[in-house]
Amino acid sequence: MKTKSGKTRERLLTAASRIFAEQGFQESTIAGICEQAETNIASVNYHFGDKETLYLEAWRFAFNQELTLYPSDGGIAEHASAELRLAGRIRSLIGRVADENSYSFAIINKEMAQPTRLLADILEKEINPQRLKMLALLKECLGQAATEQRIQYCHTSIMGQCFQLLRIKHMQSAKHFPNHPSDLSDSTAFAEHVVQFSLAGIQAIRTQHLT
Amino acid sequence: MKTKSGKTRERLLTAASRIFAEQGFQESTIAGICEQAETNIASVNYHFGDKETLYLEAWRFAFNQELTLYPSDGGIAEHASAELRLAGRIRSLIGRVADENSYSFAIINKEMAQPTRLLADILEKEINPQRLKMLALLKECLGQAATEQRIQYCHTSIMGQCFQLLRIKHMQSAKHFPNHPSDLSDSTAFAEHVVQFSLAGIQAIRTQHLT
DNA sequence: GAACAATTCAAATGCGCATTTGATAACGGC
DNA sequence: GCCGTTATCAAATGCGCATTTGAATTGTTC
Repeated sequence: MKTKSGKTRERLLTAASRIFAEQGFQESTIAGICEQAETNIASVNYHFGDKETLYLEAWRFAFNQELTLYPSDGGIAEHASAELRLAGRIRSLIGRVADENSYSFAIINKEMAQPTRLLADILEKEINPQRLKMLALLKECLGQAATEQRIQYCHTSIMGQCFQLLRIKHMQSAKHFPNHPSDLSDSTAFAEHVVQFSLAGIQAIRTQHLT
Repeated sequence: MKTKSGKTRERLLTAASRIFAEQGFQESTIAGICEQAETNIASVNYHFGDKETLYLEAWRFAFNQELTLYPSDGGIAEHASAELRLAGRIRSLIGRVADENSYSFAIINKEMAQPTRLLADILEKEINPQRLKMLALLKECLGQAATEQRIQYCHTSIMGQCFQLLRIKHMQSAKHFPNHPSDLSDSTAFAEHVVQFSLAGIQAIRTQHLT
């Protein structure tokens, strides 16, 4: 007989992160999560108090798991050129975004469309440090053209491309979409495209400024 | 005495498009919409049958209004160069996305994170034609480098940037975010950035292919 | 193995909200 | 003015789901 894997608390976190990622906070039901976790609905109250706390804990649980798999610098050494380090970060981002078993980004994506109080927390604590590092890299890449606004814009351009992959992936897996033409299944190829596309954009801004 | 503006049905559509854009389908309540529209909750059933039909109709209502304000080609003539026409489309897109009173894109943005059956409908009927036109332009801009995959990737890059503006705007206006650093309020400046950034990316792919 | 704590469970409770109902009120044709 | 239609309203109805409860079970300590 196939037995339940692990303790109830952990099974809840695992099931919750997946279900929240697939359906969002509001649409997910405690009953559904507990079914996945093979436990009784009262266990959410017992282990976490309420649905929202489970949501927060499940996100942290997923995020920490994923960070061990994908170092945020993409494995590029500190002394490498700014372009290389930027490329490393883009690849790491897209790697996490594209990973079928990565739920923290799927949840962030939903949060950006429907903020709950989770987003404000994690944005400050977990995301902002990453963001500042990327801004610093962009500043270096842009050279003299690096006004505050330009840096922000380039950051937006890059993050937008990474998240777009997430959205398309999500739309395709949604039940309402039998078959959408775009094929972005090869995420490393897409990552290389984003690197090339973005570095070219940055170069153009940098050189334009010199004339 | 300030009287209600227009007929009930239209007031419902106006209120619904705004509220659905702000809160999403699930989080919006019929009671809230009817309060905005200054009518009784039973009027939704009377005029539309149910909440979902109101949602669909409200989206179409908003979309059609916005199309009259922002022609999708950005006002660029057919015989202009592909780059110019692409730039026109990007500007038109960002114009609509950034417009405070444009709700159809805000709703699409939410749909992409939380699809209901609305998205499949409009994607096919309203969005796909626009998408095909942009793909054709990209094919032209990319020249010999225009493999099917490259075209898709560039399309994703451009759309991702446009939608990122939407997300940042939305996050800033959400109650959970007192003040996020990014200042993207100048949407035309951001549009020019996306045009420059993207055309440079496309150029790089085009010329790389020639070597 | 008795006593206590920690955990699981089936069954209630209660609330928010979409939907319905049946009773009025406004409108339009004749 | 009378009558059928269309539109609005206040008040039910009913359902889905988070949360609670109290009892049963398992685990732990001595």
